[in-house]
Amino acid sequence: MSSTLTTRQQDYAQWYNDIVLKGGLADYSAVRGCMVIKPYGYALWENMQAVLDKMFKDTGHQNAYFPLLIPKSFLSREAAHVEGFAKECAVVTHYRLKNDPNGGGVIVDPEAKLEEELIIRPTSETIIWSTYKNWVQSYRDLPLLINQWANVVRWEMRTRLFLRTTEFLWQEGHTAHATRQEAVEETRRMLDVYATFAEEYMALPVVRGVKTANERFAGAEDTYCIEALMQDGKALQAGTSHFLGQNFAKAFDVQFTDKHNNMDYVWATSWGVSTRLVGALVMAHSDDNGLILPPKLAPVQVVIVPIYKGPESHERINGKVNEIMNALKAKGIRVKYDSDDATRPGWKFAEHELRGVPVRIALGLRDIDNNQGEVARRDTKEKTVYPLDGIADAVEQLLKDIQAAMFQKALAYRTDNTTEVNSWDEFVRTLDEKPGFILAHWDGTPATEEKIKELTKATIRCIPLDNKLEDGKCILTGAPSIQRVLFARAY
RNA sequence: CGGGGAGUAGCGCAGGCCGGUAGCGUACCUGGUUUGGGACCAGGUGGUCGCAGGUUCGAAUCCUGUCUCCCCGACCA
Repeated sequence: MSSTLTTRQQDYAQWYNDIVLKGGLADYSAVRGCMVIKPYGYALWENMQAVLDKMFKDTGHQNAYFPLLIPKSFLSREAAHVEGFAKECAVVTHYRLKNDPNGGGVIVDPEAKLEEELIIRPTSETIIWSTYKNWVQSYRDLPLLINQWANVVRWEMRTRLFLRTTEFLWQEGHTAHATRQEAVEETRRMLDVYATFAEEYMALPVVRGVKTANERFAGAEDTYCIEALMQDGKALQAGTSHFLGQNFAKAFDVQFTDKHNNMDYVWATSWGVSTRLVGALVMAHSDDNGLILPPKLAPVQVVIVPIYKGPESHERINGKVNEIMNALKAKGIRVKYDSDDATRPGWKFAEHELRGVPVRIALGLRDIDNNQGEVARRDTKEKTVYPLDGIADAVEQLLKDIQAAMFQKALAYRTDNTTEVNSWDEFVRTLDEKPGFILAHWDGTPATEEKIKELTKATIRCIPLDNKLEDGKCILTGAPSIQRVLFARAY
């Protein structure tokens, strides 16, 4: 498994593929566009799930599960929604196979055609709202705050590991509220949950914003998002939260009686993040030696590598390592002892760097004699000798330092690669010479946004929520504008 | 879905034009020496050449179809 990665400079896309494959996160599968998430990658996702799940529950949500298969007719109940998803739906048409009478294995049994075809969910609004209709009668039934962890399928033309696959894992929250204001608040609350998660756990700074009409979710009144900047200067949408207004309530006739005995349609939200976050994590932090994982999410936070000469020294080191392991575990730190005799220390160092383990402790006889250990941090590759007394405290602190340093580094990168431009020339030149986020004036029309996309491939990622109002002129049309919006080329 | 490239041992590749029964590096197994940044020596295992058809006495090699991956484009919350 001698593996040298393609460098970011050589070929960024290939570097990303190399990291995902050689870092043991995922593998290609026999099915077009679908990937296998390997144990190490899945462990990362599980850590993300655990944190998010707790955040959802702390904000009052409960988990439930709705079917994978959705009657085809449901999709067309909401006009914008069907428009947005129809082109990428997998359709189930039959429910049985049979032996090929001509001996060619199994074939679809033509007699087992479904009366109504089923689609595999690309998202679950329709099946969920058809159900909510039966759950909501009174304002006392509201708010309805539900999340589901699920897989979805979207028949994408071009796929990339974690970033865009045909089937992917995600969570989707679907809530119903008595008032517009309450639903808007929920939409914003969950956006904040996502932003907090990205920044505090993934060490990934994000811009909170609202999407333009062009980029809005099919069926939403407003789509909020968090946008992150990757190391190649391209933007990645890391999470979305939608205010759905009464669109789905009307499409599925979900009404309730308020305190004054008036009937009204409920107000809705939906919000989701997916395994795409794993891709974001890779592209935001990793280097040419492999993954760099933030300590809070890393499946293994600390790895201990013994350096021994012969079995008796190995034994002696094992004893010391056990003490250190116990002290680290007592603090809830995920630690692994790599005492495998089949590979030598240099190999192990490279391997754990490839897999992004935040901290490595190397321990040899020389160290034990001096009551010390060599501690290496993955993010900076610095090596420091620590006294073994109190090493667990020191490592605990180091993990916090790494988490903070990773965020600061990513933030500094984003700051350095966010440019304000004031003219079309400057806009085009910046996209070419210094890719990243670009803040520029836009006249607010979908036509102009479309034209800019056509000319440059850059899209409006969002209108930042904390935007200051500022008079200016649209970089393309020169028409008056009241604020800058965030442009970038995106994944 | 259009254009280009690729699929031969776990991984990386050669062989293919010119058909003759598959090779290199690495990994793996055994034994020994080793172990502070991807160890060394010796011996060994492993492949219906992506899959399915066809041509041929004979196909990794030629022909047809098909699947998957990569790059570019179109597409895309």
